Amino acid sequence: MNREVRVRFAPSPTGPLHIGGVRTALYNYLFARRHGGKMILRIEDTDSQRFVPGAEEYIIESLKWCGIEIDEGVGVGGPHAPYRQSERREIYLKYAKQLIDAGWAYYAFDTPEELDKLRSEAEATGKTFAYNFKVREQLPTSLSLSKEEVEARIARGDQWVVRFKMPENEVVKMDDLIRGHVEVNTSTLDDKVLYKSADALPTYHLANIVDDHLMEVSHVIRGEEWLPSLPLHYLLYRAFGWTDTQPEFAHLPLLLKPTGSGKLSKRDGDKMGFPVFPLFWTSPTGETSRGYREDGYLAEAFINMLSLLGWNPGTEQEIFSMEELINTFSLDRVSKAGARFQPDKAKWFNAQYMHTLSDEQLAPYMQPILKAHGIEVADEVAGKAAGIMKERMTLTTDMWDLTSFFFVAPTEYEEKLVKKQWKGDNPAMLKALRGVLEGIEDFSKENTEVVVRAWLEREGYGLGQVMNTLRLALVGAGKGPGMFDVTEFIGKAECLARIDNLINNVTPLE
RNA sequence: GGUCCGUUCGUCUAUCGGUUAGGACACAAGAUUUUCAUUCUUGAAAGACGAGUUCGACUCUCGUACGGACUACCA
Repeated sequence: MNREVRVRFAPSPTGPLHIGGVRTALYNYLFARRHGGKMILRIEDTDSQRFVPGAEEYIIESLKWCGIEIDEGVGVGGPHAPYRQSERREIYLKYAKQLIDAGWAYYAFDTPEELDKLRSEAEATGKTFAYNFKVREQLPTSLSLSKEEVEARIARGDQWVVRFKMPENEVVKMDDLIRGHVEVNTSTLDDKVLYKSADALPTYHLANIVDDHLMEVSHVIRGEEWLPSLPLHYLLYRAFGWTDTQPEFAHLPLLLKPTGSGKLSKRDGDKMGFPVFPLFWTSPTGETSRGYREDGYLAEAFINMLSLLGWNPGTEQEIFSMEELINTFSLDRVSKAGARFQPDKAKWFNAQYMHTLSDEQLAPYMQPILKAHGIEVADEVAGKAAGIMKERMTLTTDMWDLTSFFFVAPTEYEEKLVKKQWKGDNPAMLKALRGVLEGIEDFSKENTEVVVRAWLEREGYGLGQVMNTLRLALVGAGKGPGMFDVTEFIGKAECLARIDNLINNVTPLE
């Protein structure tokens, strides 16, 4: 079958998009681009109870930050609009009825309370209640009730649902692009609710199949948690008579907790100090969650890290741009086992990306940080400062600590360094060095270095002795780049002022 | 409990019957160094277990164990 590749990312707006969801979106996107297909964004808001305001906007902004482009869907439009399921509600009832007419589904009038009661009764006797072929004809359904009774109940406004009439003892044979061949006997399955009258909305299963069909989706790439409902979905395609255009399925391995067992959750992030969401999120109730963007990660590094969680190219390449990912991604290299999320590796990826940024690319990350500290400089200056220190950066949030001395003179001096350097003949040496620096015309780091090195050799000072004392004066701490980077950056006047400050305000030891 | 999926260094993974089982993160040691880093070198570190198929199994089959997902009028 050689049809146009059309995939969809179909999140439910019940909260911020989890990184597992981002990865699912990413793999869909890579697959679509790899095959010259379309990426659809569909919002599955068929659960009116769990709807969270702002979640949809969050999802769209997250995908945008990640560089995952949507060709068709919510926020973009397209030939199958609307793409928000709550705006397609009238479509689904028609299809539910079609299934009933064909004998593939039926009305059920049990209330949720009655079902809860049946479940707890079964549990009390050590059994599990399943709504299936064994009980559906004993319960109040259109299978047990007369046609008149069913019509009367509906007319009177009784609440009802439409359930799928799961066949008895039939083996459903399925193929998954990642898992291979899977078979399930329908007798182990239950009669899933497809549509509920209470809110006039379908459940996931119906909406999903109907929309995937209508939107001509060719490949369904989703999380492993959906694998157990794949038989139902296969059967729905058959019931509708859509098997010839049924999409291919690929169930992705889950993202697991860094330690312990189970799938990754927001709590893990809070506990271990890493974000599980791409962007910072404030819930309607005011609860907040940190995000990769705000924590100082670059989108490219974040995506690169996520791409390798459950997929690998089969080569030893680890750093991939989005374009390279698109060119190398394939579903048959997606692994089957769940991938444990590793915060340390996320940091390593980010550091790798930080190291490759040019001064121009660094400036936009640097500027807001400088402004927050009341510093206004040109982009070139901000970028240069960051560029000098980028090898030491892991996250963009490291920038201030790493570069503050370029912009602010030390107000206090690190005790350890004072003890080590501000003693003996060092104060006298620094005074002499001040004189040398004052006499330098060309204050470029190259020239300053030549002059200072010649001087210290002539005078018999050690390089470490001179540099570390100068570092104490200019930086105030045992950090920073080579000293001539600092002298050039802050300029002669500032250099001399900082030296004077140390000499005049800090009493040498001994 | 039931159904389904899975199982190679601590972690992410390569290997598609024959390899000294490779790489990366983290870790350790060393080198470089003007502080802190970076970088480089080296090291330690794995096929859950048991049967079978085969000349030969990490790779195929079965069983066991363990892990996970699902089991809602949620997705």
